[in-house]
Amino acid sequence: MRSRAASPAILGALSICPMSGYDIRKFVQQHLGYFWKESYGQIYPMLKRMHSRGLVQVRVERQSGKPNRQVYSLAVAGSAEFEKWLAEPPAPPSPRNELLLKIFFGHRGRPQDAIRQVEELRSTHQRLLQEYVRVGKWLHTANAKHPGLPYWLMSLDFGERFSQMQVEWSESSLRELKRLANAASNAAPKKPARKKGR
Amino acid sequence: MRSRAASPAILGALSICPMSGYDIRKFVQQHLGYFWKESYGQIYPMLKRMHSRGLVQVRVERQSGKPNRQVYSLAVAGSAEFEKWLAEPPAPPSPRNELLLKIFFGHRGRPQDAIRQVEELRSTHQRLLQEYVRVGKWLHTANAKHPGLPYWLMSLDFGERFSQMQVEWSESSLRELKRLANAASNAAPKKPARKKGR
DNA sequence: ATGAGCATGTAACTGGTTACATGATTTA
DNA sequence: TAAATCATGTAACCAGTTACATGCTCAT
Repeated sequence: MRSRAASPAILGALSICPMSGYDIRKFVQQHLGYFWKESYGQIYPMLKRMHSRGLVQVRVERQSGKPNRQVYSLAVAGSAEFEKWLAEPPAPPSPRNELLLKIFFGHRGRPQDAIRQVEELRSTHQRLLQEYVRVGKWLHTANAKHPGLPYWLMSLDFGERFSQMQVEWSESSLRELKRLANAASNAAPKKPARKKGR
Repeated sequence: MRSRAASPAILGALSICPMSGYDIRKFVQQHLGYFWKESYGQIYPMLKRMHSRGLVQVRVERQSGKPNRQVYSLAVAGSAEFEKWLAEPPAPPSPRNELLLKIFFGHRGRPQDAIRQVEELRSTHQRLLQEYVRVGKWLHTANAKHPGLPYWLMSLDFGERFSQMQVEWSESSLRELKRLANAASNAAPKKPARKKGR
């Protein structure tokens, strides 16, 4: 029981302005990308279902050389559904983090593999941090005084803190992993360790 | 292409000691719960598939009054598969955070609803923080000198930082949301705002 | 010429949840 | 006497990804 729910991200995109399925995909990637995603395989069938339930309207824009654009817009019922969804408590994110699983069982593998994986995480989030700063500035200047701005900034702030946290965790863990790798190679050296021991 | 993969969490659990499907469920909940989960609907069929592929062995423990325990243990092939998996780069976590989606579109809803949702997030992670501290202490004392300990602590540390970050974000966002709620009620008051305006 | 961007959609599949069925034993 | 714990499993869903099919235009 409990299903056939409309996609809130699609409803949300259409609450900004009318769009085609193609546009919705781009919107989700560009603006919600760091905490949400939708694939065409979901979007197109979902739009049809939502249309048949009266949540959205379609208008066809004729084009030559390409398929016609099916431009969807929110109907009154869709708007109501979206506001109802906004008020409900969110479902908790489902926990599935492969990196942490690998780290947890790390002593069954080689430290260098774990190190590579954590370094990869670090650089991913270093890149993201730069992007967040860029987007934040852009939002402030280009969309100053849009009523949505404070909310966009709050969600962006979450991403920023999350990436910051992951960079810090990576650095702390890399120190520990290198220590472990070193201890292991001293305990069972192929070529005898020099540096310090005897 | 690329499928029929064995469940790494199950392989990992069995790498600790032989277990039944029931035990695996408990192990995952108790020790991997904040970054992983498996339901019976996955575990039991998966164990059969892994058995037929020669990754695990079964031993039946007769019991009266209950179903017999099917105790699984890692076979050599399963151990190899697990180590191979450990060395591969992890799949990035799939981004789907309903709370952030609601926050992003927050200006379409009522600030009080967002406030309630963020307060809920804060208290969830305040509770988790306490638990992490407890578990960390326990690990240090009960499992000192187990070779897995540093790895368990690293993954725990991630959870701790993540919860800490979410508490901080919640507090910062709650301040902002309350400010917005206030501004909105001053702009369109049902009973005239007193306090400051005129 | 090659690839990216525009634009639609479907089919096959994999992945995962939930509810159901069974039933004894222990604990509150 | 009610609920939790032990212990297995299946069937019916629901959710989501990927590959495929089509074909034009524009920039490199």
